[in-house]
Amino acid sequence: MRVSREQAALNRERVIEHASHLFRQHGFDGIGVADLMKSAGLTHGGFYGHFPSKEALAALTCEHAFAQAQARWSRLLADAGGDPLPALIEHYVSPRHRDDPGHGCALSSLGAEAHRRSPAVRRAFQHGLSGLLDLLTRAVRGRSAAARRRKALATLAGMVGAVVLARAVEDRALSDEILAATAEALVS
Amino acid sequence: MRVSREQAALNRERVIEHASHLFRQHGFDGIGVADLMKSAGLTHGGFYGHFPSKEALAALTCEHAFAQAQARWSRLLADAGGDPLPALIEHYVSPRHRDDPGHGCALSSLGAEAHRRSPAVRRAFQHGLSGLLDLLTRAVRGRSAAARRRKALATLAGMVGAVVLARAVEDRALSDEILAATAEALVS
DNA sequence: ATTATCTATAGATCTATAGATAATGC
DNA sequence: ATTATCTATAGATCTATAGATAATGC
Repeated sequence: MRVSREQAALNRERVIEHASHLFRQHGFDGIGVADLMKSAGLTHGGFYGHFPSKEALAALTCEHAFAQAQARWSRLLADAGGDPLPALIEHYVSPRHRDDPGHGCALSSLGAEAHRRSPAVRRAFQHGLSGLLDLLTRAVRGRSAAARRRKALATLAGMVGAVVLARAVEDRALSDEILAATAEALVS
Repeated sequence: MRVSREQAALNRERVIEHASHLFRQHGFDGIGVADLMKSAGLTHGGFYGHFPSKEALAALTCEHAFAQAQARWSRLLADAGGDPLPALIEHYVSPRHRDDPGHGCALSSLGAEAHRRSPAVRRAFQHGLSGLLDLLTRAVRGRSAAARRRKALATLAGMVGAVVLARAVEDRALSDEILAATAEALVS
């Protein structure tokens, strides 16, 4: 039953990885400790050897999700050449992102819940949003640094709002329309 | 203990009204039947005389919230004269709206949860969003009807995204910045 | 007599803890 | 001997139901 110290560390990472997907899919309150552990192939009793509480894990999963998003954005912006903003926007404001919240941006899936959670979760959101915003500020065009930052803020709001709304409606045609119209408005 | 038929109907409306605020504040999973009833001044046992399930009440509260929002938007657009869009945007993308989710737009507070709820809740969101979108489409400017609709979709996404993000961050200065930058971008 | 509401509770689920188990690592 | 994980469970909470109560409305 017992595993090596090394394997235990890997198990801990596995729990964070799986929980990170499951929280984004079901919300923080939509999945319990037992199912989080089961998803990682463990039983629920061992949870508290790894984490002090479910809320502490929630914060870790947010940090994890934002670090992944930042890495993905960095790669995408570096690969896209001269004007990388359209590539990022089409990646984010897309049916693919809408249809897979578990692997998507935490701002869209959990942003609306963040203000009700613990200080650690809220800190993760603050830090995560700031990081993505900095990347976006470098990608947008504008006269001054202040203008670029304002543009980046408004662009991020449009990206997140489009994905939230596209997920909220049932009608696929309307949902696609929301994504297409917002992406178009944000790149121009 | 028993009340008149008329009073019972008023009690039912009271429960919907209070639940509508509490769901927007705490999320659908963040408040239980007992507290919803207590808020309306009743005990939890009577709940199932009024509603078949908590989920059914959730759908009613969404309809209620969207009907109220539509009435508010209509009044605001009618009162604002020639170019009413800026007034609506400044009303929505504001610190006041950010700080009072319980009385605010359900798209911002519950939109991210909608796709996980019952068909009835999802229908309410579909219908509610469509209604607000139609009002917005009449308020924006554009060459063609199609262009106005695209503009309205992108504007709604920006409005919702700004409020979601402004609520997600702890730092008041950054939060205010998100609102100001998005509002400015959307009115121009 | 009907019925809106209340009290009480069943049954499920959820977070967290205690103690047992068994493999690791000194 | 230490410790990662498991089994079992405490204690709280949540949705939903059953039956009692008491005021309404025929």
